[in-house]
Amino acid sequence: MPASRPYHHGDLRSALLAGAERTLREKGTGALSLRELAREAGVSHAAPGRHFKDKQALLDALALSGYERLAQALETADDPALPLEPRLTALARAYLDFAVGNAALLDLMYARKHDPESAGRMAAAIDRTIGSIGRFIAEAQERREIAAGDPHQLTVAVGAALHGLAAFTAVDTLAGTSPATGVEELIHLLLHGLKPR
Amino acid sequence: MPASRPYHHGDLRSALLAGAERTLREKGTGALSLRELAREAGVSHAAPGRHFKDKQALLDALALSGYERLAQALETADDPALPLEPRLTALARAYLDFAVGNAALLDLMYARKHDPESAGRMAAAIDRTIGSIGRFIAEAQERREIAAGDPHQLTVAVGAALHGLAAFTAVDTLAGTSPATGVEELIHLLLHGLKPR
DNA sequence: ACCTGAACACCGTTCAAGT
DNA sequence: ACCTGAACACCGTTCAAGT
Repeated sequence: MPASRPYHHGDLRSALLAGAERTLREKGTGALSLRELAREAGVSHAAPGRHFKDKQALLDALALSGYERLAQALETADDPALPLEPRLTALARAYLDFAVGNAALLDLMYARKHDPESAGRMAAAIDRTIGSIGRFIAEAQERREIAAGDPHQLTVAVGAALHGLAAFTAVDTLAGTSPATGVEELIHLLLHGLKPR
Repeated sequence: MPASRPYHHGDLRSALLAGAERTLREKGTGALSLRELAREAGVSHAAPGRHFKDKQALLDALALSGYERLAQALETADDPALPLEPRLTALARAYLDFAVGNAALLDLMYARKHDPESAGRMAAAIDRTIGSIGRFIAEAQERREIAAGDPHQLTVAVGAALHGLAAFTAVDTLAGTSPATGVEELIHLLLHGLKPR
């Protein structure tokens, strides 16, 4: 058991990402500094530069891992065997849970200042995230359970609605107030629409 | 015509806010620095401190004016004489226009780190912004043009959908890609729902 | 009442040098 | 290959002092 830190950290890259996410969750984006992260990792302030070309590169890596986990959560939550409404509700709930549990990270994921070179991977991660909603729409259309129409347009519209609710809920959560509206109301609106039947 | 700047700026507060908004629009939130704003205003770097207790106070003032202008835009766009679908479409378009034209400012408005002391005014501004959608829902329900249901829940749900689309569109706009989906698709979804009629 | 200038404690980034 | 230490050019904030 070596008492003093070795010259080489071992896995500084992971340590920085983990520390960054903890800071993000506990103190918000504003409190995130490379020098502070280096301090926490017991390493010089210049060391992060070997693993991330700049601060934005670290933020991009964080956002990327966020998308991967969100996509994973949606895929886990999606059960094609479920009837229409419960299936969409489950997807929405998974999205909301992620938004509430990772509010600052979600902000980062939607921040539009990623490096051009990470744009490709980011786009792929977003596509995978949207994939679950896309499959839901496609399969429901096959079964004639929802109206016909460009499935991609429908996917984006449903995704937008979920995202908006997630944004509102995250604001309420961080402000300490109770969520302005629930999943059920939005899902009902999306399925049945405003017009009376 | 005095050639040199007078000791007193005259209206430094307004000048700082105007400069901040220009920077926000042209270079993004990351490029916003009090010292730079002071330089542009031809004033010492400590001068802004007399008008804003800290950087966040300036951002809060910016967000507040954003809400006021957005609320104004929605009120102008809302025409109670219009039939249901065109009326909601007009509201949505006004929101989208603002989101596209003020992407960075909208981010700021939704950033959840306002000073506690500006929270009250901020909440009032948000209420006013949501007001247009609320009136639309209330009046449409009175006319029996949309289904019954808690009007506030419906308002928030519709607001969330519009906000989500605005967020998506703003990302597309800043990324230079064409908007993923249009207003018409979302409005149609909100009015008629996914389920076949 | 409003602004300046110096000071303090931070940043991110770079780069020669060390191990 | 990975990290350090010093250096550079920035920040936000505070506070005595000036006008």
